[in-house]
Amino acid sequence: MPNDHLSSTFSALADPTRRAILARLVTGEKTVSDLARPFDMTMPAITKHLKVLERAKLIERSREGQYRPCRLHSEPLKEIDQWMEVYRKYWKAGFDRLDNYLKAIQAKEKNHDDT
Amino acid sequence: MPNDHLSSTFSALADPTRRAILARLVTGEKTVSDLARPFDMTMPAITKHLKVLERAKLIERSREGQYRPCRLHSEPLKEIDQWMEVYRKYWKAGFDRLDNYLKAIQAKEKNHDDT
DNA sequence: AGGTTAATTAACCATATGGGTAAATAATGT
DNA sequence: ACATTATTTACCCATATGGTTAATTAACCT
Repeated sequence: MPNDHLSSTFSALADPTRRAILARLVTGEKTVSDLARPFDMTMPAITKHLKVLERAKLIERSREGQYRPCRLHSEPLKEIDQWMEVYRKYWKAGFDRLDNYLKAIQAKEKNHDDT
Repeated sequence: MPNDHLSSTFSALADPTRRAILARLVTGEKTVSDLARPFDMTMPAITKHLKVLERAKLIERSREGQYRPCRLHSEPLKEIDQWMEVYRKYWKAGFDRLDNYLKAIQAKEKNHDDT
């Protein structure tokens, strides 16, 4: 609900239907009905999901006759990818492993003793 | 709100307060009050944010006297990282650039003509 | 035991979300 | 003009979210 960029991207991705829609767009443009077909859900529900994706700029829409084809726009995903960088470093450094964590703690304790 | 893994991770990350909390945990364990300090928000609000992060397994909590220190757990972030892979391929292939997109369209059209 | 600090729970509120049905718009084909 | 197809809008509903205040639990310190 906060309207900053990352928040609306993450919240758009926090729904399996919307992630499935994005996944199907990897292979190219699709119309709304194309996108709706696999889901047990009414059209208005899909329209709403598309609105969410559009506001998050994860999709772009154009117009071809009665169709409003959607295509994937990956910019916001790149932003997430960048945001992840610091955490990637974190787990690559092994800070997420208990043994390393304990070692770090011990080192800290030792420092304390020395001071 | 859906309770699959990815959804709850994404939705936990869809809030700037919670992302800020995670960011501060990169440098190590913090108590709840530590985490609360920078925010203009009551403790119960922070407690709730921590609950969300904990349910998403983005943090782990232990007990030290009256403190309940939190530490970062990066597993769910790794899952997002993996999930991103297909989209990384997408933008690395340049499918997100308009010119490439148009080229792809033209290629398709041409195929049509030839058939 | 009594007071202080850390953190959570309970109860409440406003607003957002995800879904549905029914009706409206828009473009196509005859 | 008229019916058909694609998509959206307008409402309505139930439940979730993010915040608040007040009260409660837990551990610590004299």
